[in-house]
Amino acid sequence: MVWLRNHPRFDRHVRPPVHPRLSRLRPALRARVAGLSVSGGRVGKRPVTLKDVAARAGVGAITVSRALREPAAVSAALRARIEQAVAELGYVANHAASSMAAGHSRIVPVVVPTLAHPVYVPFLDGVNAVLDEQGYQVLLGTTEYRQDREARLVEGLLGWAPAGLLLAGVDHTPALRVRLQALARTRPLVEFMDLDGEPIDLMVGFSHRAVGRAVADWFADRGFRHIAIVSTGAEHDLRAARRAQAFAEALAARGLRDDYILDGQGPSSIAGGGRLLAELLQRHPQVQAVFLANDDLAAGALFEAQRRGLRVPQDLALMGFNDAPIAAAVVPALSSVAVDRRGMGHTVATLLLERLAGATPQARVIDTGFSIVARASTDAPPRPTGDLT
Amino acid sequence: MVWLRNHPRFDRHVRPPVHPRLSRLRPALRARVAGLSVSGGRVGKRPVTLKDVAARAGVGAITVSRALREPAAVSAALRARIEQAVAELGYVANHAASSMAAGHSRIVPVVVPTLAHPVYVPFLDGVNAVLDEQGYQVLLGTTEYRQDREARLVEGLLGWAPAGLLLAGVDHTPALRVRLQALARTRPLVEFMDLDGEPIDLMVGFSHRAVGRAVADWFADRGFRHIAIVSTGAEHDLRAARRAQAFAEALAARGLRDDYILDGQGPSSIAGGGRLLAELLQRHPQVQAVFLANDDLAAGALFEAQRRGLRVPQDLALMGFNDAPIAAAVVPALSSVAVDRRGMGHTVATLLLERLAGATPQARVIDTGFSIVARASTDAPPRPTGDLT
DNA sequence: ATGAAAGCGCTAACAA
DNA sequence: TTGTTAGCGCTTTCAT
Repeated sequence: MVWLRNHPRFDRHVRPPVHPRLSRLRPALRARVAGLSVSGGRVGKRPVTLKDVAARAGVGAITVSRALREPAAVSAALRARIEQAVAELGYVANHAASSMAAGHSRIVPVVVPTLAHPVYVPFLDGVNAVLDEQGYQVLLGTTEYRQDREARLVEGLLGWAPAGLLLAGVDHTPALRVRLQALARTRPLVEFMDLDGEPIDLMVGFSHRAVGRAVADWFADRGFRHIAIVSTGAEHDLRAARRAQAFAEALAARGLRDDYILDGQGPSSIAGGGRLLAELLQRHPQVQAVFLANDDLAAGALFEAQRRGLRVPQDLALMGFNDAPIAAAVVPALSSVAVDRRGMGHTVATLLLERLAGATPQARVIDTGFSIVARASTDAPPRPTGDLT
Repeated sequence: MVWLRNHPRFDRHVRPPVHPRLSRLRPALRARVAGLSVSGGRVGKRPVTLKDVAARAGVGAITVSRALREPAAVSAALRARIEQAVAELGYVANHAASSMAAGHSRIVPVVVPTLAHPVYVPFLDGVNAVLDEQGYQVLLGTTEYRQDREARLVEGLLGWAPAGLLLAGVDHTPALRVRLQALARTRPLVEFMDLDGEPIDLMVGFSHRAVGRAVADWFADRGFRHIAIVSTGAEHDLRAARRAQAFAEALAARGLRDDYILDGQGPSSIAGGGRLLAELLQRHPQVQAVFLANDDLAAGALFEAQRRGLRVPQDLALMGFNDAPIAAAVVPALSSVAVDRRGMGHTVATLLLERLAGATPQARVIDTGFSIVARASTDAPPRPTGDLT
């Protein structure tokens, strides 16, 4: 067959011919007879089903089902026999079958904008830790900050008849919002990371507007008058945009200039922070303090300031956001806004589980708050600017 | 009913009484009749099924199924009518039903040790980007570096009849290994991040032993003789342990001291890097160069060195691992070993898809390699140590 | 190219 | 406490 070496068939998986006697069987069945296990079951044997366990234990299938799902509902004697049969046969439940029969699954999709931005990872980790513990599976989805992608993604995710749904943020397409409202009548839905919107069902997070306001006030209270806010990709990251807007409003309310706002393109990187600070200082050399949208940007700004011979905090105060490890690590250490993302994940997952257990939660909206961690990078009075405004 | 306020029932979700006429229906059916959609379908109407679409389009259910899965197999005319019906009815496929009927799902579990360690996140992101594109769903699992957890986790995951399986590393319990070998006969399985083991099916990554060797040789070639390696949690992180082992072997092969090995407890943090360097220098002040298990540790070591008045690289050379952004950002910039994690994720997912498409991959093992990125933190000859060995 | 029939493995309802 | 019955929505096979 050497002459066939370049034949396309050689690039494809060659399936062994099916025995004619078996050909009219469905694939899963056929695999059973042929001794191949597609999922679960003892190796080299046909997949073990609930029925097999039931037969082995000498009980009805439904009793096995119950013993596995609500052990308390089955007598201890039977339970023991069933557990033994499960172990002996290496039974693994078929989740698809149980989802179909029950009308819902133990899948919980978690939809976040991106994994590239490190804030969602601890959150995801926190959610996963709690849900995994309770036998739920996290299905991952990323929107890349696109509402249309979110809508499509969620649409597909609903096909799993999920136990609940966890969505980052409050900004959804109108069509999705309607869909979610209907969903929330039968399944818990938690919007997280953001409190600046009308909850569809449950909501856990903090107000990005409150953060913007708090940081603006914090600097203003300390006598700063030229206070800037810097971010990247705020046209997509609506939470960053809300921080910036509330920031500007708070400054305006105090009669301070509110137009030191810079939003750049590209990812939020240390290098980007340097570039943005350079751009900001070129336009507005009088700026005394900068609130950056995350700690990478802030660290980059710090390094750029040092390259320019600007002293931080004496010549320029910097504050980051997220309180990532890098904030405490650089010299001078960066002030930052701390949010417990992993804890938020825990809270979200716990709330979901409570709801699934049938409890009516205390509150539909949980504010997990934030705090301003003041470090060396803001530990000096504002530099005199010469103007008298 | 005020007197019932503290009754347990008030803490539970009160389900509306089921209409007796409906009570003998199954829950999913009942929801349909009651006008509630559990998954998919138009809001406020009963869930739309394939049958509904078929009826609307005036074709058989199977034709709709085909039109959705292999459009080419259906005539253009019918396809158009079907697509219109799908859109009009807002049909969302029930994945559980299709998984059950087909015997396998479009779920791909990705099992990683942890999300707390940032290296797995870009990988996961890369996998997700490719699989999402093709309509596959990533199911997330974390082992916390525990083989027993991995075995249990995978066991449960198999209940989804996944399209394939992606596992970090080559270190599995013997029982799981047997199970996976059986699985691999029907589903593609990719072990990733590590090449130091016998592949069960497919394998993508790089050799951590090769990394350890390469870094040891790199320092030795440049005249360093007291070369240390520092990590945390190597008893769990077997990849870090392999790097250390090969590192020591390479030094020994050159007649250099191979016992400057320090492994600490706790998470790999910047602060931890400082503590570990302090400990290392206390024990072995003669050390000239240190290879740290990641860039956070390396940055922490750098800051600790600076606190002690040690010049990097003149007094102490430092090299990190992963080439994270922080490595390039600190001053002096840290040398590091670069690995394209996101690209690895792409490669893994692509390989999986090829296999699912029936192709026989070129190779069962793909080495994605690594490179040593030399920066300022190693840019000086070794400090004289006075000894003559 | 399209359809009819069968059944994937499990669980809800009801009965015993 | 346990079993019987029916059926979840889809895809496979085989026939047309």
